[in-house]
Amino acid sequence: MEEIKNVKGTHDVFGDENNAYEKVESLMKSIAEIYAYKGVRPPVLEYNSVFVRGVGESSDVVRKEMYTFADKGGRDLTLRPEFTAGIMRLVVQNKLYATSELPLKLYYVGPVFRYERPQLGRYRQFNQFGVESIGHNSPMNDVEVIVLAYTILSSLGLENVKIKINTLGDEASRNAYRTALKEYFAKYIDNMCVDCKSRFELNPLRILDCKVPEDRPVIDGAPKIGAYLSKESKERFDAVLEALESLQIPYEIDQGLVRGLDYYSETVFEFHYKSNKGNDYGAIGAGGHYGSLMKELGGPDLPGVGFSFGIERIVSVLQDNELLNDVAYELDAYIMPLDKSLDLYAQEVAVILRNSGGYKVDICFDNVKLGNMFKRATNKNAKYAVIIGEDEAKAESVVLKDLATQEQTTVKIENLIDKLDELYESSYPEEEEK
RNA sequence: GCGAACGUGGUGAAGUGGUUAACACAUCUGGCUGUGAACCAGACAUUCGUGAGUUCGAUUCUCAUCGUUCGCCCCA
Repeated sequence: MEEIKNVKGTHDVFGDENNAYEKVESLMKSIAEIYAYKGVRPPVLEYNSVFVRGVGESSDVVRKEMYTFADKGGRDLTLRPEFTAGIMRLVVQNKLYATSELPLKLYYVGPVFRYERPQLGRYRQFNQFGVESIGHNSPMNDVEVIVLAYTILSSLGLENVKIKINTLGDEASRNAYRTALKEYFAKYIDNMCVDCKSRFELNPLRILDCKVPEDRPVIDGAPKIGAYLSKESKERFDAVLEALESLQIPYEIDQGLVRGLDYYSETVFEFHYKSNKGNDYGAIGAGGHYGSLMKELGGPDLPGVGFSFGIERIVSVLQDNELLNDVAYELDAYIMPLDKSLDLYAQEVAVILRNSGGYKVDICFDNVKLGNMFKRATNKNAKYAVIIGEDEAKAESVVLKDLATQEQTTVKIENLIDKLDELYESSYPEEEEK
């Protein structure tokens, strides 16, 4: 029989790692909400055209990385390779731009799919968290999403995040720059790598991203975007940089930063981080401003700005830096009935502790030796053991033992929650919320 | 899509063309009939990613395939 296993490039998340994902995602969400962003859940499946028109035909993501297929009704569908295009479709279709004040500020988290060669920190199904600020053209929106992203990374404990930033200018600037680049590269293109040759035809801007060392001298000598920016684009970019400076967000300008999704214009940025162990996960997050994406998808001509994080990469970096060590599941109490006949009583005690006390409680129904139960309690990171023997059951009481101090007392069940609350207060005063 | 390395239990790993595949950790059981350690005894890979070939015989050699990791490309 054929072995059943997971699909290449996918991975299972469970145990402490699942807790790490929960922790990271909930922190991201709560900070986004502090910045007045609201959650959205676009579908995983979209019509293929959403991404072809949204992300752009010349992007590698669309050209060779999408999971596209026909469903049984013959629809051309795609498993989303990113969120922004789908969210823009959601906004256009539901006319959210007309029903609420702009900018529309949305956050999302969920899986995306790209057919790529798996590597460290790179999966075919992975999770992204991100935000979009839509419909309002002030450069302050660009600043806000960068500050938000930076705040999230700092809150996770990542110091020295490197923010690379650039501007692609408005359409006029990019057209002028593209023409200049074509003119410049026309002289050299015959001697450049095959990828550059195709980029030359499709999107000359992307030649700047080329990593082939032989091509570098030519690329380094290419015209820079700065000289081709319109007055408006230049002012806009300066406004962003100025704001970042006064908010003390460190950045470095990288004029080679062009991004691989076609919808970007004006401000673009990436967040880079090397783990303390030296593993380079590349960009752990990236984003930018987009001018005509909504119009491209049939909506009004409104701009937007957003970023997204790769959750897997961030979790990996945090693990490398040992910033996720407090993530283990902890049990408040482990109930140990000493005999099968006491299982029901144990169940009743558990209901009291769980439903009335809100404590995290588990029960041992294996009736193994007491010593083994203690071992299991330790393995489950339980703080207290609740021992139930015949004597206790008769007296409607339990033995409550603090597993750390080894102190134990016999408590009537009507006093159990009060007693546990009291013990908790003295032993774990910092843990108020349960 | 291209180039390279690797693939032995739950985990970390040693090993060899030939009867029982080390060792350690973890787990479970008992010694200890109601208190966690330590110790002692025992259990735990019909099998070395999968398939085919060479061979009297392969976990070990060859090929293919799948997977992981690394570099390129691209990206989060």
